[in-house]
Amino acid sequence: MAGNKRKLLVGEVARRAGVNVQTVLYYERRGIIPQAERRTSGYREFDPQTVDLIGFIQRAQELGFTLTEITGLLELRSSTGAKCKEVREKAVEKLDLIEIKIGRLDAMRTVLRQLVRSCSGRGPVRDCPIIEAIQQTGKPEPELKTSMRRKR
Amino acid sequence: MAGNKRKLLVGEVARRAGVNVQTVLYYERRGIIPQAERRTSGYREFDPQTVDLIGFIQRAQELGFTLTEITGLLELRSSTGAKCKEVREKAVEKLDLIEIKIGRLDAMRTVLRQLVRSCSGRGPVRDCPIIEAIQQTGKPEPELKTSMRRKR
DNA sequence: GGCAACTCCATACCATGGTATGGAGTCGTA
DNA sequence: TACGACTCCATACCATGGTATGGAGTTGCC
Repeated sequence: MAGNKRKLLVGEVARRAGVNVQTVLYYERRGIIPQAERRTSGYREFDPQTVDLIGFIQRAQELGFTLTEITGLLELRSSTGAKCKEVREKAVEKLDLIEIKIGRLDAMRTVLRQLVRSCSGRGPVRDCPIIEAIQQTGKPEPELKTSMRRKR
Repeated sequence: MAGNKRKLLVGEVARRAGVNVQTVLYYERRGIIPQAERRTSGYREFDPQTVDLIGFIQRAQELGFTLTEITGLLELRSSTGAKCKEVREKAVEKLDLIEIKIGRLDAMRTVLRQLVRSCSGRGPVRDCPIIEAIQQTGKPEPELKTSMRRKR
């Protein structure tokens, strides 16, 4: 009833995922999507769920995760059983990251909602302190800060 | 009681914001922070809130906003009165973006929490479908998709 | 069995968001 | 007034995440 979908060539994967061929190859090279099987000719055969994987990658990027971080997120997915402890630790770590991001976005949302409300007709908008509202959400956060900046 | 803080030279701004001097100058050049006043010597004099502004920029970047988008967010802040309608529209637009991001992060969080819970001792982790859980949060979203990718 | 469309791989190039270099001028304090 | 620390500006360079180019081989369909 499931599991026997046909394999896809790189062009088809790219087309379905809405990215271009080179991007798919780039992801494969980076190891962020699994290595495709090969025909004897060398042609790659991806399995169809690669398309969804690429969709996930794109959305995660929009949320400010780097490809390296996304790789980490994806590794959590299939590592099972034995390494349970490690997986758990990694997951907790990612979870913290996500909580922080949500917190900050939520603060932005609050401010923007106020702005929208105050703008909606009655009275002039006074100075709208987006920045001040966001400030308190991000002080002691070396974790996140460094996660996005490389150090050499 | 407030309002008469002294101006800061670029190095001091950089030090306080935890970025380097070139970055501050880069932001000024890009127009993401306001142009500093100048001494007759040419030395820049920033006002102290620039430091907070840079903090905001950094946090917004971690949330996946580009500098261009951040500029847009910041423009909402001080445009008052007359242009109320436009400001409102922009704000609503940004708000939608933020809602989408929150939704997606929330989906990730849910999955990760499950993972953490199931990992915590009892039973083996089965395959953890991060991707599937995230999929539904991002289908018809050309807005977000294009907002992060350039087209030429 | 020929042709368009696709794939291979290597290499080069691109945009964003910085970061470094370096020669020349400025500042403040001893 | 001399010194170190800072600033100026221009220009070059860097990492990430792609994108493009191009010559050579593969596929599938008429």
